[in-house]
Amino acid sequence: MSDAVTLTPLRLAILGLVAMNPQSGYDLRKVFETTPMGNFSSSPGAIYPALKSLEKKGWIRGRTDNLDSLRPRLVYSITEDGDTILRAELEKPVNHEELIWHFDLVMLRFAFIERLGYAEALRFLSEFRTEAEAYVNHLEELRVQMKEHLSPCGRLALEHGIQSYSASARWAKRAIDELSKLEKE
Amino acid sequence: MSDAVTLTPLRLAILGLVAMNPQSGYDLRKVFETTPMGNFSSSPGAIYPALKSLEKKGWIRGRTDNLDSLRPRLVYSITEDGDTILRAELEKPVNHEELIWHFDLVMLRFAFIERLGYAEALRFLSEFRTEAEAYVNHLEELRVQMKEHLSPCGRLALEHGIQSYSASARWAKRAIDELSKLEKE
DNA sequence: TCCAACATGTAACTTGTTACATGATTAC
DNA sequence: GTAATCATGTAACAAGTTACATGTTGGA
Repeated sequence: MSDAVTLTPLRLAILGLVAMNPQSGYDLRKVFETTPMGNFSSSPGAIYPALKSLEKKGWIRGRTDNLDSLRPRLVYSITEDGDTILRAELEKPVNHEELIWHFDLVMLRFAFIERLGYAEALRFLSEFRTEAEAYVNHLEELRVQMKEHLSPCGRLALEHGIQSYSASARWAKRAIDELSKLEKE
Repeated sequence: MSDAVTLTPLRLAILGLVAMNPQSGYDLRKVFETTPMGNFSSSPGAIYPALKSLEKKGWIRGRTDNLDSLRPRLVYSITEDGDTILRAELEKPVNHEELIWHFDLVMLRFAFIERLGYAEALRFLSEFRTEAEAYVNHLEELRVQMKEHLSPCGRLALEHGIQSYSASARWAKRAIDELSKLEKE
């Protein structure tokens, strides 16, 4: 497996959540079941193997809680190596391809970026905004070019893309303003 | 495999595209490489097996073009059975789960729905709008509830969700207006 | 007592990814 | 002639899904 693909969305989600606070596989399942992070699998057949694999790589470490109890919990926490990997993942620039084809991954990275401080979050948002606006422009050109060739629903689908990425760009602008204020405090 | 999962996003995309006009695996790859449909795999290792599998199910049929040439093209077209399956897929109501966890699939279905006429497209958009607005309300409640517990970036991520689904709901409203006019003509 | 939730896991299967392989045709 | 593109495929692998398996604990 190439290093770039080492962290699938699910694994990044797990690594980030475990970094925020140590928890068990069952805890993670509940997060995926009950929060907007639920686009990631909550099936045991995905989470437990992923945890084992992350542990094997040395990025998280599981410790048995409730040693006395007959129903032990395997609570995972992030290791130094894991922190390095997570940090490297979050520091990656927001690029065009990722924004377009793996938007959920981009937002997942944002959800964890506070760990690196507001300055990093602002860098991220700034890149996000630039790329989003560029893509809106691209789609708008496409819309003009295709005007004649597109069916009504095809055109509407394209317009959904334009409006969706516009909204994301506006969000990024607002988010930058708010975080800037927080950073000054 | 249960019938519900029979059509993965890639297979639905292929079935819909082939229904719009007959084409080869190579043609499909180019569509996925060069258009906003590119969130689906354009790798031969995904497309050619998917085509074989759809053909085996009897939903598409491949015919060799350029019989004289040494570089034949296998052009697929949809069968009656395939059309039935596609129609059934497009006629499914837009439900909450799909809108939240498989948004790309929802938009994919919209891209093909014109095949069933404007009335179906309007039904689809109306359901889409209802569900999107309901989800915005849900997220806004969540935002109020979580206000104290959320980190700044967590709150911003949640707000992105709110604004993104709001934009989608507004788009649906506009799309309904436009399609309604077209339907009357 | 009995059911729901807690808690972790495995096995078979499907799908998609990456990388490789093969050869034809066209444009320069 | 040679490089890019056309055109179809396979093999090894990674990852997720569904369904099953197992046993514990707490509450009605």
